[in-house]
Amino acid sequence: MENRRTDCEAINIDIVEKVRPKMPEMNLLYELSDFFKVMGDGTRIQLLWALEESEMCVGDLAVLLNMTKSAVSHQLKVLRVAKLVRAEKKGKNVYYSLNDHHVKLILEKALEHVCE
Amino acid sequence: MENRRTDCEAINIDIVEKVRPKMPEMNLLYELSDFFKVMGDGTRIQLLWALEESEMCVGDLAVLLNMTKSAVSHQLKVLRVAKLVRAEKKGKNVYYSLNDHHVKLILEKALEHVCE
DNA sequence: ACCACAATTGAATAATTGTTCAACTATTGT
DNA sequence: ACAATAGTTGAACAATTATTCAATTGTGGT
Repeated sequence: MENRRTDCEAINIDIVEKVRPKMPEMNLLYELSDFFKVMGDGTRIQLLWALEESEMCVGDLAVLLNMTKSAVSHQLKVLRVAKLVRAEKKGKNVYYSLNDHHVKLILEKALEHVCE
Repeated sequence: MENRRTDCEAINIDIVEKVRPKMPEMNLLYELSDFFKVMGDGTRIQLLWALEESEMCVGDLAVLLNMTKSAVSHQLKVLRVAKLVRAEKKGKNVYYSLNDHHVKLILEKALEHVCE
């Protein structure tokens, strides 16, 4: 018997049990919400949008967003770990670019939603 | 002169100034990241996914997700404020359903991305 | 009128998170 | 070898947030 965290009985057990098998693996849902979590920050959205226009190095992005290099670098790391951007070192500079073109599609769909 | 928060000069001023006018209004970007913030939580993603299958009341959702009614209600409120779900009172129960069919499209696109 | 049940609410707590600051690494130019 | 610049890193701090708990509202049934 699994331990129950819930504090009530279902009103419509039939509906609940019909829906239950249609739910994706928890595993997958967490990956999904982690993905949205990465997008759910104003700075990171700006970075993604900027990099969609052109690859840039950290200093350029810092000037564009009017932030410190450190703050930008921290957020780029989050995007890097999430595999949304890619870093390439050229001399003293590190150039970042988008790693995944799904992202552009999702950003555009979400913008449609927000603008309606 | 605007106050500078940044701590460096741009390496490629030409690129920065070419990209700058292409950036959407900050305003819009914040709406966008707020939208993703709402999606960026495991519980809320589960709720959205479940409601895509069938409308349900709070008790049903609590049983399905194995959580307390209170926790579910709190998260439903977040989704309600974000206009992603709609509540309808029927007798003693409150039935929730998806309010926006863009959401399904975005969830599916994001799932494609995560599954690749 | 009363009881049982469904849902909401607000305060409290614990956990997570974004930015700052200072220290550090790595590379170029002299 | 040295100074200057680009970027990264970790700790600290403030702010935000998800869940729990207890109290409350509102509805239906008796």
